[in-house]
Formats: sequence, structure tokens, C-alpha cells
Amino acid sequence: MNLYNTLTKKIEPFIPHDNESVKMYTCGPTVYYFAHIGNLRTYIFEDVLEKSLIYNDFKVKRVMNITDVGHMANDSDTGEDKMSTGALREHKTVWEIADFYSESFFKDNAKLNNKRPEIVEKASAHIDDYIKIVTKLLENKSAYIADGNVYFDITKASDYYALSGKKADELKIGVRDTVTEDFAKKNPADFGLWFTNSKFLNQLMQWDSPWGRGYPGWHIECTGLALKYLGEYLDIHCGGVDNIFPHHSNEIAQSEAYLGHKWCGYWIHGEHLNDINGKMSKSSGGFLTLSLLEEKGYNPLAYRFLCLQSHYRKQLMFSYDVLDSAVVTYNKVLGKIKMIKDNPNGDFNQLDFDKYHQIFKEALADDLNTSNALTTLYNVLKDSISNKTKLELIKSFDLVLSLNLIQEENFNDELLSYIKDALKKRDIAKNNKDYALSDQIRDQLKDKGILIKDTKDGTIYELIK
RNA sequence: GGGGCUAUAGCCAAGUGGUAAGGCAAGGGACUGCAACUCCCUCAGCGCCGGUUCAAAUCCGGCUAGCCCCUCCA
Repeated sequence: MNLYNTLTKKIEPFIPHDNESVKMYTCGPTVYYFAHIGNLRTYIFEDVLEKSLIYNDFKVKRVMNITDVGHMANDSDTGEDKMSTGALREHKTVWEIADFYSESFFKDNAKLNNKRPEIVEKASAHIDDYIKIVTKLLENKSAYIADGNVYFDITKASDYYALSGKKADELKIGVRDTVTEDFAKKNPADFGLWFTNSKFLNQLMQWDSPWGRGYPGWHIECTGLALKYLGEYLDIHCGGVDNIFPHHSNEIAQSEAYLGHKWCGYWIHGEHLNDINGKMSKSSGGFLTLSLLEEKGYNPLAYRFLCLQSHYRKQLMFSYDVLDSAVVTYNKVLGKIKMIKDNPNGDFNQLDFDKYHQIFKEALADDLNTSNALTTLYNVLKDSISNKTKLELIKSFDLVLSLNLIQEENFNDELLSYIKDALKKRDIAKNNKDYALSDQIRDQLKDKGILIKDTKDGTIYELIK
């Protein structure tokens, strides 16, 4: 399996540290507001990565954090729907808000068929672990205390700018608003590990520590959770490209200073979803949630399909035209599969199966080329191989694509006999050229949510979603 | 100001040196009582300029345009 590694800026063979399982850490959401579909794109990419690894015969142990500390107070949110969020904030504690949006996040992921990571942990539940790490960083002089806060000294990192490719003397520090520049730091790029004294005086979540009552820095949580649940050697660390600097750079610095050796071999980043105004974010106004798409009648899986059509490392431009197009294609694919399912002709052929299985697997192994993976699906649908073989291939592909390609149909016996009876009557009517009656029967079925189609192999029916 | 990414038909998109995958849309046709579905056919020379090569969308140089990061951010 080949993957693009931000650390080396190359596509390279993926070799995990040990043969036991792939240790995968994925930065989770900050749960002070709804996730937008751009956020969700990253989680779709991570889901596909995890499933592709499994499809390529790896075992995966994956951890995700819930960032419920560090961003809760002093949020000058200008997003949509101030009414409901405002109400929430007036009547609930930060903890309740975190739980609320956390639950909302996983609901969205479930709708997108994103598998929940094996381990999901709240940042706020591991304060002791952060304190342990910070204590050691102070002991080995990688960190220092200044003005009531503990800072990491980036000159102690082996190559602080390796991941980001930036150059130290060319970074702009605090130019936007010099008032916020922190003069307690030795180096402007040093970052906080523990705050007891910061500009965020109204931080609501605070804990006691050896350095006074306060709260952890924004980067220590990922290091803390990854080390605790995945050990000293991490194979894959994921996140959105915006995390490369400073978040992931800081994680590397503090983790390796703590461990005394190289920590994570592969850094894999998902590109952003943009809209016509640029990056989708609260401030740009283009804040689209999955729920909003559903309200407009879109199937969340059509959005997943849209994401799979492109590559995770390419910026994707969102528009309703593009989504509409994905809906049409997705429904056509489902329709074709439905017909194959209703006519399971021929015998299963292992050679045909192996051939396409291999092509599909290779597409995924090629830095998650989901676009080609989908093309492989189209090719299977078009090919003259047996329908039984096609069905097995589709089932297999859907292990990764997770598009509910094989739809479950809940026809109970009563409904089934009703349909069969109605279709029989309609056939008779058609044979008698009583088209008024046959159309009437068709309309009656439609009223009951049954859509029928005449094909050369007979009439097929399906439930209207 | 610095760092990075992208540029392929109306739209999405694959391709990483050997005469441009695939999908959507569109046009034509078959099928059909009608619908819908399905099937078949058609449809680009790869942002611009220059270079390397027998051969370039693919490599090199320059340019242009757009986006992202450097600040919480997926």
C-alpha cells in the first residue's frame, strides 16, 4: 500500500512499525458547534483510509480524540443559527454543550457510514496524562515556566519545521494583532503546554496542576491520548491540512522530546472542501451541515459519493450543481445494482472475482485512488460476467466505499403478496390493452410507496425512499 | 512577506514519457401502449511560453490564474 506522507512529501510504501496492528491516530472534532460538511470530508477520508488498510490485509487500531477543552470559552462565534446555539449556551454548561455537539458529530458520521474509531476519548478526561508529560518535559529541559505558564522550547525539537516545510525566520508572528504576542516566550514560536495565566481568563474548564490551577495547551491532548492508547510508536497520524502547522508540528516536537526517539512515521492530511468563496468555515458564511443537506432532501451518502469521486489530497469545490450530479450518478448506480440483484443469473466465477477484486484493491493501495475504485465498480456493472459474481464484488467493494450499494428491502409477506397480486392484475390488464386499468394499478402501487419498472426480463419493483 | 497545492471537454475526474480512463450533462438510435429504467453510438489533445527527448498532459525553466497555510480551524 502506497501513501503520500506529508513528512517526506512523497508517496511511499506503507510499512507499519510492527506486524501486530497499524496504530492510527486521527484528530477529532472540537465540539462547541456543529460539524460542517467540510469537516466531515476529512472524516470520510480517514474512514476510507482505515477501511482500505483493512482491505489490504492490515489490522488497524484507531484512536480519535474529542476536543472538549481549550476552545469552549471566549468563542466569538459568528456562525449561523445563533438562536439555538445561544439558547443552548444560556441554559447549559460547557460540559453539556460538549456532549451535545459530540453526539451530533457521531450521528453525522453514522449517516455517512463512517465507522466509529475503536477508541474515542475526551481530551478533558486525561488531564493527569498531560501533567505527566509536561512534568517530564520540564525535567529534561524541553520546557520552561514563564509568567505562570509552561511553554515548550522549540529549539529542543530535532527538526521543528520538518513537517511544515516552513522556515523559522520567515514566519509572521502575531502580526495580525501584536497585542496578543506573548512576550513571556523565549522564542515566538514556542507554544503553551499548560496555562495558569493567559489571555483567556474566562476559561471555564480548569484543573489543579503542579504549576497552579489552569488548563492544558491545545496540542498536548493529542500527544497524551496517542501515547496512552497507541504506545510509543505511532504508524499513521491524520488530520486536515490546516493542522500541519502548528498543531502537528507541535505534537511531533513535544512527543519526541518526551519519548527521546522518533514517534510517528506517516503523516497523512486531507484537503479542504471549498465553496465558491473559498474555504468552508463559519466566518466565510458557507457553513453547511449534513442536517441542512438532509432537510433539502439529499441523502448523506450522496455526499459521501461526491467525496469519493475526487481525491482526498485535492481541494474539492462544493456546489449544489456538483452535489446534484453526484446524486444522479449514485442513484443510477443503485438502480443498476438493483437490477443485478433481482436477476442473480449465472454461476459465481472465482477468476472474474479475483480479477476485479485485485484491481479495486490496487486502486485503494495507490494512495487511496477512490476515483479509480469507483471506475472499477462501473466496469464491473458493465462487464458481461455473471450477476452472482457481480454481486459478490459489489459487496466486497462496499466494505470500503460504504455506500449501501446493496440495499436492504423490508418487504413483509403481506406487502409482498399484495404487490404480486397487483402486478398479476396489471399484466392481465395490459394483455387486454386496458391501459387505463394498468396505469391505475401502477398509481395505486406508487401511493403505497412501490415504484415499478417494466424491463425486458419482466416487471421489477422497489420501495421509494 | 514566506511556505505549499492546483490548473485535463459544459461539469466532476483518471492519467506521472509512447498516439487522452470513467461518470454526469448533451445529441442520435434501440426497446416501450405510456412512464421510468436499460442498452448501443457520438462528443477534448491536456492554462500560456520556451526547453529536453525519436516521443511530453506527463520531465526542466519561466509566466498566468486560483486556492490553502503562516491565527482557533477538518
